[in-house]
Amino acid sequence: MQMCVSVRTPKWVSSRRVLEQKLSQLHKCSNLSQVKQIHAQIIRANLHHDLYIVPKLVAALSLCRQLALAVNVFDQIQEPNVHLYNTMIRAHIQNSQTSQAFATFFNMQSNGVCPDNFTYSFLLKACYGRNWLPVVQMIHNHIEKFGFSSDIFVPNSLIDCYCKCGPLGVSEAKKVFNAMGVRDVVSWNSIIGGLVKVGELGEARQLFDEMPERDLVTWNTMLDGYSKARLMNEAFEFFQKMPERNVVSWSIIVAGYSKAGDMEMARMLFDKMPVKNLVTWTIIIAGYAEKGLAKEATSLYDEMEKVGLKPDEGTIISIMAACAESGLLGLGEKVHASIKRNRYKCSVQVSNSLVDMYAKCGSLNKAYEVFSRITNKDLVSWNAMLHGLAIHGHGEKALHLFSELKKEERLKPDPVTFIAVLCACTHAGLVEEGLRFFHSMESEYGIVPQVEHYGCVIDLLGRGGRLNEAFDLVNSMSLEPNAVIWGTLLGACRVHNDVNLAREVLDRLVKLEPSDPGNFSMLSNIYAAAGDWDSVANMRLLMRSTGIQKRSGASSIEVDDEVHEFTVFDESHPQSDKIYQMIGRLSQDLKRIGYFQK
DNA sequence: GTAGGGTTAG
Repeated sequence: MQMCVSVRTPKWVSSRRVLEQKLSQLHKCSNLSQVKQIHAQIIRANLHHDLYIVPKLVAALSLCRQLALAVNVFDQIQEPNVHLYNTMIRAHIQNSQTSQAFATFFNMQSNGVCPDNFTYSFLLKACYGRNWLPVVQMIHNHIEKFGFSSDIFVPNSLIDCYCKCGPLGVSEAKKVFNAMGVRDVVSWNSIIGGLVKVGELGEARQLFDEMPERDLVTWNTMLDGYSKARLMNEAFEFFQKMPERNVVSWSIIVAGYSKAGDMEMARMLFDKMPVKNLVTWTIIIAGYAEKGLAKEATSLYDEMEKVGLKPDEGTIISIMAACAESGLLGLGEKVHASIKRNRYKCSVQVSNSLVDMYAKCGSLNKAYEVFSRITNKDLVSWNAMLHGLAIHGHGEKALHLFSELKKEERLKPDPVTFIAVLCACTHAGLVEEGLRFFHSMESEYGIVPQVEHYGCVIDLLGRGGRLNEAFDLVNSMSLEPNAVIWGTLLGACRVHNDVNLAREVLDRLVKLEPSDPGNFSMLSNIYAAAGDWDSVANMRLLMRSTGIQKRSGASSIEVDDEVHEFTVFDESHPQSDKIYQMIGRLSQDLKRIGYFQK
């Protein structure tokens, strides 16, 4: 170790100290002009090769999202040390340049610099929640090969990353966990969390019981397991047994009841909660919104703002998704208004959720307005807009938008894009175009059609009356046709009254979904349309004797923050006479302008 | 290490 004892402090040392101090202060904020100023000072002081200063500069530039500058600074260093490599890797990860992070990792090895605990934890963090099993395995191999100092943090992160990679990852995580000589409560919690995520509740509970000591996170993880499995009786029993509870415990149980559809229980527990935070409010509001309970959702949203909580990204996305699902345009607009009021800077994800909400609620102009204002549109933005146009029958507009997307060089259509494109063709009756797109998927875009794409094309052919072609396509599929495929074909048989094909299709469908009531009533409707009333009666008898019941489909409409639900032949409304008069008038008007009901 | 989250055929 070198000691530098000088009588007179040279000038560069004092400026170095000043710069170091300034850089340390910059550590947590990201003021670009300040960083640039310091950068200039560093160059003036000829310190841009200093291995103590440069990592701090790289980190500060990365925080200001100036990755190119950071790389520039890094590239000027002839022999970076492990600390600088780590800083550069972290900078790439912070700026979502994951492949660059790994490239730097490989460079550091070919330059003979050995990775350390920080390197691995940064790389593992980049994999976190991304379901990158092969990448995690690659890092794991490196760790096994080169070893690391006996820090429990690395194997713990490894378990965690594996656990985010689905069932295969969890079994890898178990191996790491079992091989660990020393475990702390985090190791146990991570593996239990992984087991809970893949639905291995029994195994999770076994480890929970085996644990030497549990903390609140352990209890919450296990509670979430019961809650996510919709085992609400077990969850509630467990919740009551907990030695202590925090806002997370309460949120888990509220979310569990909410997702299970028991809003009364969810609300009762929500009201009882000693402390509520933004996440809790989001859970209950999105819960009501998802079920179309506009009044409750809206009044709780107002209440949340009244207690001084402003929606964050999570709140907005959750509520928008719920509104999109149930068509609550009113609440969606309200949340959008508070985004504008709070001058909240919308991320792409937030904007995408707005596009989707407006599109699904039928407000296509608004959807397009939000869409066109997104400066850094990603594929999800395009897909949401395309799908919005598609489901509302704007086939030509959707296809035009698709041609715009093709001009975007940084974005390539993905399988979801083609679902939207095929759906657009179906809803606009563009059968030939749809078939062309379907065939171009693999040849032009290298995307192998999934069963979902076949579903779209079968719908396309089916609605276009080309039932035999549709049936041939199902039979020639390289993939196993699922119930949705047969169901789509059955729907087409109903529209075009093809009793013979319907019988054959139902036969296949019943094998896949023996107790789905919709399938039987669909065939019964087909018999009815063909005037085969004996078969209708037989179907009804069969359904009754097998105990299959069909809840009739319902439509809903939102008027003044209230959702009204109605079914076919519904006469429950006090003004139902007037309603049917109006429907009659509307359908006459429609016929006059050339609309024919199938 | 635990709670809310964007696009996917009918």
